[in-house]
Amino acid sequence: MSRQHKLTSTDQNGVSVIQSQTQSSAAGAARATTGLQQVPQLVPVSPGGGGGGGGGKATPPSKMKKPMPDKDSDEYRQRRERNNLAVKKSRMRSKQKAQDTQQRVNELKEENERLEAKIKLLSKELSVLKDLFLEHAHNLADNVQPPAVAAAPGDLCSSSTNGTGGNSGGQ
Amino acid sequence: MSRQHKLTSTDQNGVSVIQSQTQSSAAGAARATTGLQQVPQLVPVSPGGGGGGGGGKATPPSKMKKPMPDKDSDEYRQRRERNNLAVKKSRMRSKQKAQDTQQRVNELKEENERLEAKIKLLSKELSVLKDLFLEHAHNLADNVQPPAVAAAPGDLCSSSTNGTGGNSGGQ
DNA sequence: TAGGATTGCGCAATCT
DNA sequence: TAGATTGCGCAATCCT
Repeated sequence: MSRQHKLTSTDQNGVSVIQSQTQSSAAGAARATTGLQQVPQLVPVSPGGGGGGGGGKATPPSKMKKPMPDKDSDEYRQRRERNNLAVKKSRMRSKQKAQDTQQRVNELKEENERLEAKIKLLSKELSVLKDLFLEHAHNLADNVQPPAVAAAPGDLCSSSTNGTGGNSGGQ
Repeated sequence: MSRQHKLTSTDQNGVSVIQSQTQSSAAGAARATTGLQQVPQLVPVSPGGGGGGGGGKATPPSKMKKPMPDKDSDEYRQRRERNNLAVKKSRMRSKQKAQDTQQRVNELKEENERLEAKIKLLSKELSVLKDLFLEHAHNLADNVQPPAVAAAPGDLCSSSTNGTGGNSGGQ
């Protein structure tokens, strides 16, 4: 995927020749369904180009003229028609794909927001729990360190009225 | 964005006429940079169509033939060239956009994974903390319950290790 | 009205 | 050999 029509610059490759194209209007009538006709005016010569620059085996130096398809040929028209169809199909797909990709972006963005929200929530929960732990630890410390006399046992409970239930983050 | 060339079906609109196109090869030489030439073979008649369908003021009923631009005209060529340029530009943009969109998808996917990982981590942490809490609660219970006698004040706390904190069911 | 931007379409060269 | 892609130019529209 990613070829670049050398055709783009015919003159660079070599000499260009005007191809006199006899346009028989009769054929045109047959193709009434189409609105336009394309007529090759110029034809690149010697596709092989400079010849033997690269390896020996590939790209026969010169020759091999494209017989310039007869526009009036029945086969030509059939071929064109099929290709036109294929092109249309391909383009539709391409467009569809692009659309799908765009939608994917939207979906992913949404999911991202959801996830971010969830993270926020979990973080908060975690924070609360940690605070609880700290508090608890302090309480314990208070109860144990100052063995001065006999701290009222009730203190132990002063802050333990809090905790998290059976929550389980699973989605 | 989303017009549909009625042109696609010329015959539906009305009669089609073959436009004899005098192709002067001289002009072709001037456009050597191009490889092909497009020649309108057919031309739709009366764009206004059956007329009268819509509002009254716009779209003059009939007439207004497109003068069929002179291919040889200098102005025509300039116009074409400008358009070709614009087309190329537009297509490049379009392609670029599609590419960007695709990349956006990749980025979002990555970010999603990151977020998901983070969620997993937080969930785990949370889980650990909760377990610790439970363990602690049990310890407290064990320390206070069995001594059936001396543990007078401890009872107060035996059940205070429980409660619903910041739990948030989530959706 | 003029002029750039889009879009559908067909052709031909390639790719597969 | 035939269908799928892709670059390109034309013309009709759209949109400023």
